[in-house]
Amino acid sequence: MDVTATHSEAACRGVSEILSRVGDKWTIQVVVALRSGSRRFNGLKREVNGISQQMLTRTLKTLERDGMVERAVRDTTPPQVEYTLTPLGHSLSDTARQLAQWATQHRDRIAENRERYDSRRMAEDEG
Amino acid sequence: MDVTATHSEAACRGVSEILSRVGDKWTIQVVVALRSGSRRFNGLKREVNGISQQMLTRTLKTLERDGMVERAVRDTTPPQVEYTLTPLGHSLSDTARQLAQWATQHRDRIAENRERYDSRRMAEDEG
DNA sequence: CAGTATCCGAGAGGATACTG
DNA sequence: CAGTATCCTCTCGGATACTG
Repeated sequence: MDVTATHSEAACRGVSEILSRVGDKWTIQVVVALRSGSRRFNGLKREVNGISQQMLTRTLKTLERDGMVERAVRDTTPPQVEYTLTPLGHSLSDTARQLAQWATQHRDRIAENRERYDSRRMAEDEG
Repeated sequence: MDVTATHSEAACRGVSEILSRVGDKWTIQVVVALRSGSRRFNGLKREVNGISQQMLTRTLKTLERDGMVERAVRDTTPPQVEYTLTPLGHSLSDTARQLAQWATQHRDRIAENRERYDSRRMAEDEG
């Protein structure tokens, strides 16, 4: 297999697609909340801080469609719906952890860079 | 340090922030284009297929602000501006490669899942 | 060449009200 | 409880015209 595959345009767009899929505001947080086991709808809503009903519904539906999450309905009253991470979902969460490490490692550095950049811009605008 | 740090709410939001920062349509493609060396504005524009002037400008400015890219102006006529990946930018591109691998490995699987889900939904809508 | 300025449409995401 | 439906706003991103 060609080692340059990950440099090709197609591969690159593939990553971009995955990233924009996974890089929305809630997907990763929901996946992470599901790592330790199944959750029900309102349980997730409580655990993922700040998410609206609407966005939780959308996020779960997309995750289900992609095969990252399994939805199991227990037909009781009131109805109980359990969401569980599939193996594919777990593998995503592992990869996300890699990114989490990068993020936490460089977060401060990036924040510094931004401050420096912004204050420099401020100075230029005034000068 | 607590090993569960990557599970904490704060860490999780950190990842989300990085992901949404990096998960836009162009950032990764620009970074990848810069991996092999410095480029000039229109060179990048040619290399990153489909990007508009506006978005290239915005993307580069944000990358510069975050300290991922360095901007060097050669004051000639016409002016030449060279963009170069910083060490931080390189480390990002390495992490992106991890994700690229995950993406290429599971892309087909995800596509299958989507088709299955959609056809099932179609069937339900008709039934 | 390397941008800036402006306008526009599409979609993300929030708030709220309603339903089986 | 677990959603759906609706409305509204704001940002992303494309197109185009203009500038030093």
